[in-house]
Amino acid sequence: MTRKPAALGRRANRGVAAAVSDPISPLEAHLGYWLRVASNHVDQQLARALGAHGVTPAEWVVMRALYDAGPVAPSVLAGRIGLTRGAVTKLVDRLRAKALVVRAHGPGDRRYQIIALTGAGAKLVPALAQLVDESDSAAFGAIPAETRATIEAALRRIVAPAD
Amino acid sequence: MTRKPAALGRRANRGVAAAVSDPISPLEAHLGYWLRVASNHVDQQLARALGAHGVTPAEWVVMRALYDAGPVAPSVLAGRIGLTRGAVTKLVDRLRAKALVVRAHGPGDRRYQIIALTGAGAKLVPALAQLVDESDSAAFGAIPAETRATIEAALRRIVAPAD
DNA sequence: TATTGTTATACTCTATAACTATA
DNA sequence: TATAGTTATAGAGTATAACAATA
Repeated sequence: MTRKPAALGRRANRGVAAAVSDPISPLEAHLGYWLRVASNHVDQQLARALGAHGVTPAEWVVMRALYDAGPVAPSVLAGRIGLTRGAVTKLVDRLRAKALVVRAHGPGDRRYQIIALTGAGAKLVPALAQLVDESDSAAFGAIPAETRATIEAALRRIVAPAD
Repeated sequence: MTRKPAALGRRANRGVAAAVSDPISPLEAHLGYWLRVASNHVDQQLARALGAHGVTPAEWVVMRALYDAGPVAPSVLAGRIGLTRGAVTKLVDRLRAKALVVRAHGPGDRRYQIIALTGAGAKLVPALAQLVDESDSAAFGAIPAETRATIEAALRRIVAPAD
């Protein structure tokens, strides 16, 4: 019979009145949609680039943050890059397995630990940074600098509305 | 001893010359970074809102696309929302388990299948659409409309540079 | 052989909550 | 009890590649 599925006649059923009273916004009308699509897109490109060095985007973020911060406690790191402590633990574990990061007890409060890049990790950061620069340029280079600044400002506001 | 980890003296070691010749761009300098952070942020908010109806953001995208497209083949759907066929199969499977979508054989080429919303699925879409509207407004409402348009245009270009 | 769709596998990324050790 | 960190669990999201059925 090839009976029509329930939704098949939807448009016709909604008719004129419904079409007016019930104007559903399209998928593409939401900025969140484009944000998700673009982010996935860009992230995958970055993953490919970093993959040559066996590092993932999230791992890169941890490494880059450590590079600037020096040895810090996991909780501090989590706060800086906006992740939970559990998420940081997992990323750090992976980086430790790759000998890019080390963990040690701090001298004072024994509950605290200290995370730091290893020599190999610190050495790798500039190389990775260049890949990230290139990836970012490839993705956004066509956008005028002024527009990029506008976008960055807007995205920052979204994440930290308190600022 | 509390020996310093390898990276501890990094800054001092790099010194003046290195600081000039080797200026690594900060994490926050990359638009890709903010895109990822903001996208995760917004996506989680949306997930919370849609979660009340047992639907995930990715599932919503499929439902919304079906709502407009009517019954279509999985491959067509995949093309429209920019996913692989495998990914679409998985999402559709989940939606079928929730009785929001049905799958049937098309009349012609037996390789083709047809995906369509069920009555329940079609009925749910407008309600979800409103949640998505609200979520999008909550996330981006503070951004001027003009800026939003600029951002959307830029993101579109990133995803489809061929356009 | 080429194409459609499914299945199997494998990863990333993230969160929540329970648990351990320390304070 | 409160805090730092870990561990366990869970689930979303995606991709790739091998496979079956059909053309």
